[in-house]
Amino acid sequence: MSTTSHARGDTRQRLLEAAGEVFAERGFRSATVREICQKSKSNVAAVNYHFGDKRRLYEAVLQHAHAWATQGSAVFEESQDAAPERRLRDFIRSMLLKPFDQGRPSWQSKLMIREMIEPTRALDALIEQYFRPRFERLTAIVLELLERKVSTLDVRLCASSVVGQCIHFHRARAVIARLNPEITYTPEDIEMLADHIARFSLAAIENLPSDEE
Amino acid sequence: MSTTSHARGDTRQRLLEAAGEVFAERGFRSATVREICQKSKSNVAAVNYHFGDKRRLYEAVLQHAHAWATQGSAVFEESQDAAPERRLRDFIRSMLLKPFDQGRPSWQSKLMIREMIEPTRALDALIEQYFRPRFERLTAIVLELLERKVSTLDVRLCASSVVGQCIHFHRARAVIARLNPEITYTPEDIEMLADHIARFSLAAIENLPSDEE
Amino acid sequence: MSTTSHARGDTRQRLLEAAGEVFAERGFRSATVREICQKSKSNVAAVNYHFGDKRRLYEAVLQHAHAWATQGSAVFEESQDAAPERRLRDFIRSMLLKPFDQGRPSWQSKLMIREMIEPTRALDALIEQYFRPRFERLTAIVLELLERKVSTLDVRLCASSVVGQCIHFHRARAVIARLNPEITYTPEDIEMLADHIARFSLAAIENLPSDEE
Amino acid sequence: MSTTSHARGDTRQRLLEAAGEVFAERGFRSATVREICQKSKSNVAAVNYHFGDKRRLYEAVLQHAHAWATQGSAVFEESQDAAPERRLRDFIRSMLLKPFDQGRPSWQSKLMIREMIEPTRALDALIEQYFRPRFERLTAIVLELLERKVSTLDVRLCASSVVGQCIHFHRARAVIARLNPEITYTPEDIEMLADHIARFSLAAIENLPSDEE
DNA sequence: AATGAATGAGCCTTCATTCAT
DNA sequence: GATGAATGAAGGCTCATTCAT
Repeated sequence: MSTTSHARGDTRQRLLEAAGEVFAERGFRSATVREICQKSKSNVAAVNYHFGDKRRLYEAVLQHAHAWATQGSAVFEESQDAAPERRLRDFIRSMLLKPFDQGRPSWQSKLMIREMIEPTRALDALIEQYFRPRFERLTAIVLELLERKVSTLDVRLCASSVVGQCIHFHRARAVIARLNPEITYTPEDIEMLADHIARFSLAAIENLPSDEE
Repeated sequence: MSTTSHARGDTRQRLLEAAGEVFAERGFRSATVREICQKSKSNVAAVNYHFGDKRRLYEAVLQHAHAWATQGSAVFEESQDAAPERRLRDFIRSMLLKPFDQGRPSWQSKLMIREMIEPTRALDALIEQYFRPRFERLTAIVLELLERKVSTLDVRLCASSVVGQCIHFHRARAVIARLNPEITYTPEDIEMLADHIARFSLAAIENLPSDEE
Repeated sequence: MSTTSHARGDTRQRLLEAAGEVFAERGFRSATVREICQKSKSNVAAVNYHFGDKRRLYEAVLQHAHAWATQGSAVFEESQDAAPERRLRDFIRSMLLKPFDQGRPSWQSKLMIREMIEPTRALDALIEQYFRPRFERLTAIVLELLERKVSTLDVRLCASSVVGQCIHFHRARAVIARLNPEITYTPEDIEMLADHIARFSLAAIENLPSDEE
Repeated sequence: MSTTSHARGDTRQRLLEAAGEVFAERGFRSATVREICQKSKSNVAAVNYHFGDKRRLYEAVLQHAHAWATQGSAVFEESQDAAPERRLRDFIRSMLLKPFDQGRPSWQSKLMIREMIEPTRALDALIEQYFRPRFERLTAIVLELLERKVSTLDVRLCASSVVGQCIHFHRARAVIARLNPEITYTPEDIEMLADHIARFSLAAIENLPSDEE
């Protein structure tokens, strides 16, 4: 009877959790199933038994992440009645803060961001299930903010600009921190960055020149 | 005397060039010295002979890229007298178009973007030589555009927002193309995207609320 | 209560049957207990539970095959009164046709042939139970055909020559079909091959020079 | 400087030699590259370096065997003028004795026999290069022996019967030795077996009933 | 009587690196 | 200055087997 014994039958869960972290940290290719198994304190063959192979484990992790994410999205829906300015700010805060969180929910956002900037074959499935719904929600907010008539394409481009900033302040944090010594990515700093993105984006959207101009 | 003989002593150059492309395409870890040597038509041992090991080859490639970049950057300085709106637009166009180019200069931008979003130990050296000068130039443009008094930090955050958009429309192109079927990343599309980023960023910068507000 | 429920306690039987097919098709080493269990719709651990390990399952399969074979061998004994020429032809037909059959009895012949040309540790037990009786029956037929006095050894060598042909036309069918495009191993072709072996062997046995010559 | 140092550059040869033995003994699937490398005192990665992978090593071994075989076949051509009876006997002796030899040439015959009775994807290439020429030579001998008119198919079937016997007395030697205690596969025994096959086959061919009968 | 879960040894292959010329 | 050959560590995966119920 080992001191670190696990309840039998939860290996699959431990595997998903460990794989999520490792894949988020290293990416699909650089992650090794050995590290995942070590982290989840399970056998090398366990990933084959439960998921078939590394790729299918990765896909299961994405599904797992998505399932968890949709569950916890109740936070979002709360502010559905709020003003679009407020909802944009909330969207941005949520998108920026999540990947900086510690522990459980953190790797999921990181993984999704990674899948955006370094897509694997699993991207297609993710688009419809994960990215499109979130993107549509953001698009709707932007559309409300843009009082004047602009093309659908412009609305979407604005949404992408917002997303791009959020991702950048997270992924490029090493460079940003070096170029701006006053930013050390403390929780307060991150809040401040979210504020900036919101202010910047709001100013842009509300003052975007009309198509005719 | 082989038919595909190379000028004596240019193995090192061919290696740098090939490595640049491969590293830009796959990243440091996923790139293999075999592919690099194959592409440069040199021996597997050439990398270790000329550079010691894979990591030092990577560092040499970054230096090589930078050296080349500073040479050709005269183009930039030309528009130094133009209006800041124009110079911002030029900066964005340059930043967005470069990594989409084919051939020679293309991989350098890709490599730098990669180093931003997935830094290696080589990042530190790059910051001062590559990122800071460009960032300072952008910061100067933004500062000119911001007539009102804002903090230095805000100026830099705006600059980062601009950079973030440029990188996003390049790296996340797979997702963006899927979410926006009308965008297929033709050369015209890319020009259009540059226009959008410029319009969006200009609107944002020119209408950014003052700090006191 | 599963929809595909099996009669309780017949797992062992299903295992034997499935294992017979798989071992016959792939050989002992290349067969996997996973495929066997899958084919018999039983659990991976069933093999070890019922038989201890893979090798003992194999041995049980051989016993199983033999037990079944002795039951059905009444067909053979029927023609015991026929002329030796006819009995030789029947023996050859039986030996050649069986491994080409589909389904149940087929794998038993294949398995025995395999055990002849690629023996395992289980061969010893098989010799007395399976090979010797059949070989003796063939030897008796050959002895009748050889009117003149020849050594016992010669009789047995003739019997082996007959067996060798039968096995060859089955096992080397891939090569034989390629070297003889007119042979495609249709049922008619196989009958024709049996005819040839019978004619060839009869001509040989009836005209074999005496020992003294 | 190790005591068992090898001349640099002969690893490929040692690998081919060792692989030939191991493949002949165990078959493609059951052979392990580890055993091959151990036997050839080379590194596990040497197989990949010299041949790409296990399968291509196997194919190279077959080519190697064939190349060697055609070289040494001068022995055959010698008796080209002899009577067909003599040439048939020589053919049989050669075919039966070779796989029983010790050392160098032995595994080549074993490998070819194995490929006949347990074909791999490499068979196709082998048919034209190895099996067909030998089969045609045997066919020609049989044709000379058959004075009467018989169909081409019959000639080839006779040739196959000869081949089948040779292979059987080698591959099924374990069974044959057990059923015939007087046969212990000493060199003298093998000569005796060759004699039997020759006598049996000659008697068969010379007395084969005509087609019309 | 039976099974889903888990295991560790071993498989082939790929990798960056080093050797010896 | 350069290279073909060789190496050992590590990669993902499969296997027969055992565990715990």
